[in-house]
Amino acid sequence: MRVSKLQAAENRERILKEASRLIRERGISGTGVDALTEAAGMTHGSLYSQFGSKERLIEDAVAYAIAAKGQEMSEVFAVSDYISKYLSAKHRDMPGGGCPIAALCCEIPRQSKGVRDRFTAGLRAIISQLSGRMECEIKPRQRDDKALAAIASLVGAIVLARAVNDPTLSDDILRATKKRLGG
Amino acid sequence: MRVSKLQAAENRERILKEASRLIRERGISGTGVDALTEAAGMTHGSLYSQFGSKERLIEDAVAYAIAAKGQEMSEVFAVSDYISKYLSAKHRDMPGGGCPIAALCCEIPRQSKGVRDRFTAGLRAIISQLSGRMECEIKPRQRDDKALAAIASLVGAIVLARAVNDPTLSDDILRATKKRLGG
DNA sequence: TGATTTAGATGACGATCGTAATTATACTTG
DNA sequence: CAAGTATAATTACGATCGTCATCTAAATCA
Repeated sequence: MRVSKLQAAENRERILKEASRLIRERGISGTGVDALTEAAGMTHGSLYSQFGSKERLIEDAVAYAIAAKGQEMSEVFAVSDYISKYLSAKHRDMPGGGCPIAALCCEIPRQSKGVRDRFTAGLRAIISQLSGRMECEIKPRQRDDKALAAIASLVGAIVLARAVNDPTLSDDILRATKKRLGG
Repeated sequence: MRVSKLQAAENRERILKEASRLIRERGISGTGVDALTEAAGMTHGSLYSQFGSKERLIEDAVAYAIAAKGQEMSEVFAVSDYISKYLSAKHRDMPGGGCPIAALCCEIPRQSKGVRDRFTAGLRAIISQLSGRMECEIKPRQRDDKALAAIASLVGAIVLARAVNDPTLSDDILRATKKRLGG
């Protein structure tokens, strides 16, 4: 049951794309290989042919999600826009297409070194992205610290806003954090 | 195979305690009923006798963890101590005994209503705990907003500090957030 | 173009998941 | 105090998990 090289590449890409969405929606340990491959229209065993193991697929899927989101956010220039977009209801309600840092952070400590390396690199990229958009008056080191603290706020806010059961409280979390960060 | 009422209560308590630790360490969907009951020295089926389902046990375990942590943190009075303790390396490196909000937040959106209700109540408790420790000069509403934003920072920082692979970056996250919050 | 190699999807496998029927014994009550 | 009842733990069950051997067809080269 072998397919053409082109088709195989397409299958791989489709698995990666669906996987990057699924793990953000259902979590890493909450997504079985069955779901991962079925979303791409194949039987679950094909994951092993393409990636060798679930762990490897997760590594690639995390990298895929981070790269895609990084590119998307690189097109936002003003810091206030960056913050507003991140703390929007739209972002909160769409974890599958949202920030992979926020969606996966709690599971990362239990993942393979490869996953954690990619996650750390992704976080570093966001830090410099945000730091680079800040006023140039202050020193780079202080700017990085400020960016670091801001990202912690952003991630914490979106994660909590998704977790709570009360829509009003959820909105309050986003609003209060936006106010504090000046978005 | 039945045991005394006292012993059964002890077993239940032991399962709850171990469960509240395990889910913080391994995640909710990452902890099987086998692990949950084995940690309490019993076979996995006993979970069903005591709690009816895994979901029910998780509800109780989340409530248990939140109650225990809430009481522990209620003994800290100064805001700066609260922040310092929360953002300490000790807290970062001990998720099983640490803040359940930070440990579970990412999985909460996918849990039962009961779990999310308990989580939301727990977050509300922390908000008022922190808000109550702030200067009384500003209005209660503004104080709550400030507390809300602070908690988002705290949670985001500890979660990211646990996730990254680089100890220096991890320390930086805690330090930068502490600086920004004035802990 | 036909034989050989290689890559990729399938289906079968053991392990582990959560649940429910079974069993044994502590409580209850006549 | 003995017989019946209720309850808690064990054990067995189907479903799903992740992995790997198998098979098929595309790619390679004479």
